[in-house]
Amino acid sequence: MIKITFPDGSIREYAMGITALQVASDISPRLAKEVYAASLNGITSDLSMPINEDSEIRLHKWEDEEARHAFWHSSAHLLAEAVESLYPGTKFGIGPAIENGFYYDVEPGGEKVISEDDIPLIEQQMKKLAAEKSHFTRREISKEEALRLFGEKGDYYKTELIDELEEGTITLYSHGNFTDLCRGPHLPSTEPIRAIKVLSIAGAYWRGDEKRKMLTRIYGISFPKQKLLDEHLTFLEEAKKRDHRKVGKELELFTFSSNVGMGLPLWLPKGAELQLQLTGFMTRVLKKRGYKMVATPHIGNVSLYKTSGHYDKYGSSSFQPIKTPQEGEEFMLKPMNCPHHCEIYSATVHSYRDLPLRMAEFGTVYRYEQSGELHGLTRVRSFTQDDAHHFCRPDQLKEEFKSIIKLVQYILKALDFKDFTAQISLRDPSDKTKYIGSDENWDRAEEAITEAAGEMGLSTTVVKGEAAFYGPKLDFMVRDAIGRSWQLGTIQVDYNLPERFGLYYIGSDNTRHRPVMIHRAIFGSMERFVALLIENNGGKFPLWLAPDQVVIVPISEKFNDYAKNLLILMNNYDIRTLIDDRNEKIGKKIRDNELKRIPYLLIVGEKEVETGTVSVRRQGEGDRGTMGAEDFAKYIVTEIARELEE
RNA sequence: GCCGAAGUAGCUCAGAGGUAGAGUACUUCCUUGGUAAGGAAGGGGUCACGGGUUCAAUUCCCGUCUUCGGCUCCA
Repeated sequence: MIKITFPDGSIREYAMGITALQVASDISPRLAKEVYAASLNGITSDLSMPINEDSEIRLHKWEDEEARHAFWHSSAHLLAEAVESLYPGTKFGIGPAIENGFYYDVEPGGEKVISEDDIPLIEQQMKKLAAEKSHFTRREISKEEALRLFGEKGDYYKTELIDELEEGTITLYSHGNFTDLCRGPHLPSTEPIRAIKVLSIAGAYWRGDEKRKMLTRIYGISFPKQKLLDEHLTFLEEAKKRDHRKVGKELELFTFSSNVGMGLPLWLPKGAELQLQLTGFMTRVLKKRGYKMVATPHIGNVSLYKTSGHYDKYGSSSFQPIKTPQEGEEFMLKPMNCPHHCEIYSATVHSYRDLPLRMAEFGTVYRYEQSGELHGLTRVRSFTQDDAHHFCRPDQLKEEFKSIIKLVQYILKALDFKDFTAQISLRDPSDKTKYIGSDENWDRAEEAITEAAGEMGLSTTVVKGEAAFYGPKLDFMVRDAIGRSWQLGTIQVDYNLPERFGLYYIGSDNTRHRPVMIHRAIFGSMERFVALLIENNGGKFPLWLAPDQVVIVPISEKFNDYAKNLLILMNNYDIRTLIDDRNEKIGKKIRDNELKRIPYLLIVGEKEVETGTVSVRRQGEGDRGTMGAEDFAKYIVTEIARELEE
């Protein structure tokens, strides 16, 4: 007999060789139906795996990531089976479960090109095969046998993968007519896979390497119940409505023109107002925290970037330098602001007493991004960073870092980003040659970041090997409407540039010392930030930020004069206000302005004119009753102040 | 850049080898209204661009550009 310990601490005894599924079924038949994977002593495994020793068990229902992972991984195998049966001779790459669903990379047999037109067919075939309720069986085989098996089939992508595996770790999973190299775990059978949707087809390089062959990636998602699939599809539909490209068009925030160039955003008046409010807000916040604003040109001599080292690393994959007509001097569109800021630092002598020096700029930079990578405002070729550089003494690093984390937390809160993640990127400990700077500095910086994040109560994931070549960093990530994660803010420690630019300060010992530089951006880029802001609030901006805060809606033309007087009043209070004096009925005007996400509508008719009041309607909330006109203006001013409270 | 798909009115989209369509927006007129769509008339198109096939191409074919879904990259 073996002892099985449950998460609540209770223990049951079973005969050796019992499976997790049998354990679940012993607890309740219903549980057995709802469980998709198990963890034994912390390792996820098949429900059908015999248990041969005392174990701690966790049974995973749909709500657990482990369950969904097994479910989708099994669905990927099902997809592969469907593709193989439809397009014989197909070669298979990898087919993992992902955060929302699964994919399989395939090279279709023959001359077949799988395109979106094939989706219904593939989906239908998957459903048909799932209904066969085939069992997944696991088999351990030798490397030699695995190579022979997949070699015979001509599955050269699989044999390449097997080549890299160690003897004794190779397992196969089979179901129906399909066998795949796979670590597992899987569902006991395809039976629970009842609702299936093939979502999209895309190209994907084998092993993510652009020098290698491009395979066809088929994305799908599946659920145990049709209702869950319907909900997911509804979510995707809803997300489309929040897409910043769509909302940006609707609200007339920005546009692109191929006459200007791809990836070069044009801000329309309302979008420009949004930017202006954001930068104004940020500027006030920064000044309070001792930042000094600076301004630098959009181009810089190539030699500047040779000094910084960026030319060597990125020169050939950047916009190429422009030349002066007579002297032939070469200038680059600036791809980042830091070299300019280093020159500003150098312009004056700094005492250790002056540090930390915090230098900020809304600097527009230009980077060549591959055409296929451009995406709305989230990936563009010209963007404005809310960039700043902290020049500090090594002993100030941690406090500076903490102050920046605090600032990021405040900014994200003020803009109502509830859901962000933070990632600490450290050196790859196995290959320190990729990085510049002394071990001692690195250790110190990594420790400073980790401690600062901890002391600020920031929950972070730590990823080794993701650091920049010049120092470790802390990134803030926010999700877009459909759950893709984008980096916004970043805080990076840099020992490299101060060295390369020969920056120094005079220490208390009256000798020169090297400062440490922290690069940081909070919005990241105005463009990407606005994009994510839109996807998170669907275009319903906080009052302080809305390009148009108030629209006055006269009931009929007779009240236009009153509306004009109100407009003057609002302007006196710096409230961004418009009048909707179109010859339309009140219901129509309200509907249109609601759709434009105007925070406040002021309905004015005979009653209001007589009493000097306004009838207030709040976006999304409806009629809020009547107020004195000036009282309303004051109310708005206090509401804005409250929104920006620290 | 690569694989696949798409491009028709400002916007959302229908259409078909033979004179270009709807809704909405816009302009004008009627209506003067009370919290999410009042009515009428009118203007608006090199059907992305360039070639080819054809008596005839917006439609079929080829190329280019742009956009979309991914891959690669991201100082």
